[in-house]
Amino acid sequence: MPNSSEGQSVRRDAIRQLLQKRPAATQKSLVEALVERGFVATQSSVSRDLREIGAIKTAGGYALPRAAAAGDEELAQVADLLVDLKSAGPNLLVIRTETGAAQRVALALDRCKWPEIVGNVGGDDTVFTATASAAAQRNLITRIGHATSRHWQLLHTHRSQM
Amino acid sequence: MPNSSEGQSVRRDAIRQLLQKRPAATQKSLVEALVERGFVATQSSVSRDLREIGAIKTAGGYALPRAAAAGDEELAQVADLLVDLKSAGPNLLVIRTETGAAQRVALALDRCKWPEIVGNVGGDDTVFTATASAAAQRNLITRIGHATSRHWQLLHTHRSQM
DNA sequence: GATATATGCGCATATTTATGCGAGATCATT
DNA sequence: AATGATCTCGCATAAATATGCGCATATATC
Repeated sequence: MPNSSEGQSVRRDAIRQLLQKRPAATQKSLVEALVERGFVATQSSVSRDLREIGAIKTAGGYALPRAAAAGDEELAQVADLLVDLKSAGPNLLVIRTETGAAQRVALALDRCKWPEIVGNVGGDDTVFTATASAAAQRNLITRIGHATSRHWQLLHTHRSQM
Repeated sequence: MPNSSEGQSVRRDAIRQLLQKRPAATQKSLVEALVERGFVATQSSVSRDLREIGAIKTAGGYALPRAAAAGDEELAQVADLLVDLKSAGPNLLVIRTETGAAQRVALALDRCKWPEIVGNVGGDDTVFTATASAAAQRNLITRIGHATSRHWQLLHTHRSQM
C-alpha cells in the first residue's frame, strides 16, 4: 500500500533515531535495523530517505548533520506557544501561535536549520514556513510533532495545487 | 615513482582547496579537476585521500567538515610563535615554540580538530603532537606549513620504527 | 650496498549507492 | 465513480565507491 500513507515520515523518524544512536556503516545495515524494528523497506527507499533527511556520509558511516539533532530542543522550548498548524499547498505551512509569539517561533524554526524548511516569516500570531515539496512538508509536520511531543492533526485547507 | 614522495600530501592539499571552493559531485570529477591542475591520480587514490582528509559526502557532494576549514585560522594566529618542528618517529611530532608559548600553540592545535592529530601536550617551549601514522604525520606537517605560510624543513631525527 | 619492512598507488573488481521505470495508492475534481 | 494528477516504492540496473593484490619505491638496519 504505497503512497503518502504516513509510513514514510515515521520510517524517516526511525532512521533519524537510529543515526542518533550510532552512525550506520551502510544502507543495507540500516535496512536490517529497520526490519528489526518492524519496518519494511528496501535499500532504495533508505537511499532516498537519507537524501531527504539530509544525512551525511563520513568515514565512520552515515550520520545526521550536527544541526539536525540540536534543532529539536529549540522547538521544544516554544512548544507551548503553538496553537494550530495548517498546510496551504505543498509549499506553505501556516502555523498559528499565541498572540505575539510568532516571531519567537519563527526564530526557533530558523535555528533548527532543518533541510525541510526553506524559510520562515513570523507575523504577530502567525508563522509562514516555506517548504520545498509536499514530501518535505509532511516530513516537517512529523518532526514538529515529534519535537513538541504533540500530535498535530492537519486539516488541509483546499489543496490549491500549483 | 610511488611512495612517500611528498606528492601525496601536496595532492591532498589540492583536494582540500578544491573542496573549499565548491563541493565535488563525484570522485571522478575530482580526478579531472586534479588532472587539470597537473596532478596524476586515479579514482582509487582520491577515494583513499578523501577518507584520510576526513571529507564527508553530503547530498550536495563531497565537502570538508566545518572544523577542517576553520582550523587553519586558529593556527595562523600562532604562526609567529613556532620556531622549529621535528619528527620523532611516525607517531610523535615535536614542535618548538617561543618560550612560554607552547600552551597556546597546543591549544590552537587542539582546536583545529584535524583528523591527523591524535592529541597534544604543551610544555613551556615544546609541544608534543601525537599522530596515528607516518602518513598522517607527513600530512600534518604539510598542513601546518600551509596554515602558517611557512616552509618547514623536517630534519628527521632517527626514525625509530615500531 | 644488501636485505627486510613499510608505504603509495594503479588495476581490476567487489561492494555500495543512486535512479529510471512501472505498479499500486491517495485525493481533488468533475 | 470515473478521471487525472501526484505520490511512494520495489525491482532491476546503472553509476559510484571501496578494496585486495602486487609492483615499485622509499626507509631502516645491518
